[in-house]
Amino acid sequence: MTSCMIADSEWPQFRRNVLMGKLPASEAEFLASYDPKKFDAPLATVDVTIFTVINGSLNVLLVRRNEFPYMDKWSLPGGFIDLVGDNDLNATAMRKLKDKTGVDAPYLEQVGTVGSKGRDPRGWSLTVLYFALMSSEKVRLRAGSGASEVAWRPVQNGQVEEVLAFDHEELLKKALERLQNKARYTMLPGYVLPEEFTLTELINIYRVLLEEDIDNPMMRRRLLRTNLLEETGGFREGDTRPAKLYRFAREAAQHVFERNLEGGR
Amino acid sequence: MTSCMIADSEWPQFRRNVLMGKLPASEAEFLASYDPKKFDAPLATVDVTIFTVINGSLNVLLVRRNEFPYMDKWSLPGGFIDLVGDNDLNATAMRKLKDKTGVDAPYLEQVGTVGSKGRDPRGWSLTVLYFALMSSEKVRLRAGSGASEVAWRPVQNGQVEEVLAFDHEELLKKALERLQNKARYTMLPGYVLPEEFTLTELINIYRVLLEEDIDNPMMRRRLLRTNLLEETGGFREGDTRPAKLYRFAREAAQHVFERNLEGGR
DNA sequence: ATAATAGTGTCTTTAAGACAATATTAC
DNA sequence: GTAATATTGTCTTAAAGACACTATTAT
Repeated sequence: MTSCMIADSEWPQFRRNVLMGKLPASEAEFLASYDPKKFDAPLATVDVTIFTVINGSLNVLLVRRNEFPYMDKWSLPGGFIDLVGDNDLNATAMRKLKDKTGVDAPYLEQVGTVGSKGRDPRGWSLTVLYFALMSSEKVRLRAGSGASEVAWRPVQNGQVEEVLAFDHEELLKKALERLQNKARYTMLPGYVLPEEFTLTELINIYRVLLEEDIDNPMMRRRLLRTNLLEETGGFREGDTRPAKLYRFAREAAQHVFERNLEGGR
Repeated sequence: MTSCMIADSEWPQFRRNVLMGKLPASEAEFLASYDPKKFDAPLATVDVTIFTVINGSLNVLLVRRNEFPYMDKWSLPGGFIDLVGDNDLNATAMRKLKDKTGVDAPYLEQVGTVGSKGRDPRGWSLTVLYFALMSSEKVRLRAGSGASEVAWRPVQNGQVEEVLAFDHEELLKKALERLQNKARYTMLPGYVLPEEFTLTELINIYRVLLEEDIDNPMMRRRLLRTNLLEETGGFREGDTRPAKLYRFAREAAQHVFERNLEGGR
């Protein structure tokens, strides 16, 4: 038992200490002699799938890499954690987001983490995937570091036209799947709209995301029943009957409907 | 622009190469000279919250650490990714699970990733959190590497009695929250039962998890309507009327009810 | 027969879904 | 007025929830 107590992969630093006869006696001593860089740690990155709707179709923010590997290929914005500047993972995600768009997103959520031996040619790597929702209105795209170009690209059937670096096509699918699932029982889709919007605009986002027709009266009642939409007092004027403008109450993103939209499932 | 193209934190290895005048010309050349260990990468671990029900109460598997830091403290089973042996994150989670219990779990799901500067005294660290569900029946607990003791511990109000290492109390809460949420619209709770079970046993798990009374007739219909429970033909005999035994169909874990249990929300 | 648990029947309520009808604007 | 979109009304359906009732076993 004792001989296999420390597995090879588990604590290289500890093992090294043991082999050198330097078994630390206290936690303080252990930490003082501990060097995190000697660990066999995977590469760790954060990637952000930023969605918006432009002219009634779903778009995602892509950047063109200007570094190896996958130089000149398009990818989701993302990169390494800044061990000095980033206090936690969310900070990394928000930094990446702001770096490319110049603004904060009204909604940001962690999707999950993908890690494997083969997903990055440099070695074992994992990436913590986020998705963000924002209106494309005030955004001024900036290439920032690591990218030569930034652009919104339309998403169709869970894909963009471009071939993406790494496993980012898979990541995009995962993020979209999460968003589509949540569209069935939350108000998240609204966060791709500017702060003020009409009910029809909001319902149209659901139509785009779920790729199915949605009954306007039903959806209107479903949304209003939550009491998380407040009238701004303003109207959207057009060639036809003006529509009331609404905004979300603060807790709207947390709301969970008791019943899912059934739709085409 | 060019001067701030490569942020300090982003590509130390690349920066080093640039400073040394070794700008690689091709991806192959770049990869050949690439040394992942020179990266400033966070510590990366995988932790698994393994739930079961023993004598009608929710239990979680804990291990007592026999290594620094937090030596002798209880914690969730987990540890470093084996860059050689583990092909992906799920493999690490399954390995940790099997290492302590000797069996595979009928259900394993990634909850999310927590990472920050301060959660580990050794430095910036992130952990990918999983939760697993299993029957405690056939399990033979084994301390395995890194632990001096392994034991099931009852969970009450989202807590165990023991003080846990690192931020594992928080991780336990996160995993439990996910499980409780899913109990409202999935059949996952059943995966803490042995392969064959009665409907009343299954409903009782929901009661334990959701900490509220659940109408037996309602729940029975809700479960049976899915057609994902098949009768085994056997009966559980007791002092009273025998109960039919059921097992899950293969896809039962994926099933999502259109409507949530409302309960005490 | 009684106790105890397994299992069925029935009624109410709520929200989704379908679709008809009305309201308000520009022209 | 018409066209177009916003908004309201009404009916159906399905499942949750509540609770009364029946069924089957051991004693």
